[in-house]
Amino acid sequence: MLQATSDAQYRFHAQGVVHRFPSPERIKVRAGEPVFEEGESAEYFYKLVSGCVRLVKWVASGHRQICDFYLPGDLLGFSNADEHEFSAEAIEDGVLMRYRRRDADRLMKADPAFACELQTLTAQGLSSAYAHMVRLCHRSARDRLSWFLLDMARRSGSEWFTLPMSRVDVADYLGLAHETVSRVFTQLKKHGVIAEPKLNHVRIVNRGALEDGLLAA
Amino acid sequence: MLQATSDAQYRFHAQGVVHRFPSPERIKVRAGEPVFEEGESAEYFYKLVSGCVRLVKWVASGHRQICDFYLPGDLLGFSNADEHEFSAEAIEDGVLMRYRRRDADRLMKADPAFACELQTLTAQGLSSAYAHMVRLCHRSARDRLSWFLLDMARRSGSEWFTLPMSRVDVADYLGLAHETVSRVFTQLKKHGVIAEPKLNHVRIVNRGALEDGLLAA
DNA sequence: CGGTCAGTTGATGGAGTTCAAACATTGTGG
DNA sequence: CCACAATGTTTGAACTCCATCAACTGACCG
Repeated sequence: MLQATSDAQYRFHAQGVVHRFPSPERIKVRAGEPVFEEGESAEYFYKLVSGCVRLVKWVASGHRQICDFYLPGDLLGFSNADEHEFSAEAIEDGVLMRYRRRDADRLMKADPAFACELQTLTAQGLSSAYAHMVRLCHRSARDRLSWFLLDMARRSGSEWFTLPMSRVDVADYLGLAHETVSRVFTQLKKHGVIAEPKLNHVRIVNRGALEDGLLAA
Repeated sequence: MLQATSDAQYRFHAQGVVHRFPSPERIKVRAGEPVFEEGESAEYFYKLVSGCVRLVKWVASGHRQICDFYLPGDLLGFSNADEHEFSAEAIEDGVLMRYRRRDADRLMKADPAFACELQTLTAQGLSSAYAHMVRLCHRSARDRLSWFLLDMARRSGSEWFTLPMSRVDVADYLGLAHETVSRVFTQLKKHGVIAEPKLNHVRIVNRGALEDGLLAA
């Protein structure tokens, strides 16, 4: 079965879809290296096995927008355009499985059910993207970070989790300055909303406080 | 052929797709009335014949986010979820064709090529949504309005066009206060970038000035 | 021990929100 | 036809949140 594992991008799990493809390759990436880059031919798509990857768009004036983070199990780079419109960069060392786009095309034509599932998945990604759009508008820095922490907890399936990405990455994802992210972190810790005994090792202490003002997220 | 007519949402034209469906119904809506509402069963989808429709999400604290505007020819309400996740409201009196979702499902299963096209369309919508996300972050009020005006010109196919929506609608679309939108409008008129002889009748005078700083949109 | 890089904290300024009031436009009913 | 209300637009003034600039800390590494 196809399965969406996050509300921030289209993804699916290995079972049921990806394993049907012939001859996937196992790829290693080092932290900071690109998986694919904007403008590159979209010949391949990938499933993340381990590590963490960010989906990046550079904007004029040198600003960087991170459109999504991928965790193990997530699918990335599946595009219908000929070229990738975003870059994907490894945040930590990681491993990916690499599949050929045209194998998916063939399967879609041969197997309508598969095509339907892929369509469903992409449509879910679309409404998730809208959801993130809504979140970035008219929400305070604290609300944005609250949502982010709750989402990371949900994705990792625990109130304890490790953030693989830096404060700067979080900032570029939420549309904030990294100083602001840092400030909100300290504020949340001071108020006993979260704990961070070791850097980037986060525990949600007062979930209710994070959920305040997020009714419509 | 399926065809995307805007970069802000997935759409397609009548020729080639929608006309294949059996027995569409012709629906009239009055200004301000909903076409469908959040939470409603997504039994139908629609093609706008005349008028203008906004796609709306309400957020806590009473704020409203407009995710997209639809113009004649655009498709709306095509969702893979069982329920609509957004509301669609008529801005002006208008006419829509209404189609049954399950007819599309049947066609997708029967005709893989159609499924592929629909998938392509949705994937385009996804990257457009990401693009809008990027636009809403780290861009000044003036840049956002500039982009909006250029997009409206592109969609209407002319440097002269009528805005069917109010300043408030534009503000909720761009993530700004309506006063700010109003201020930027006057600023653009003062500087001779646009002309607005009658309210909401806009002419782009200095396209270059609008395009400045939009390199990465 | 210097050097680099990520994170924190402080001070300052500015773009945009918010509150408020005037103005314009449209529609309604007497 | 006018008076009046309702709605949308413009403009002003004060404030606020966040970006920016800058300095400092701590960790890691040669």
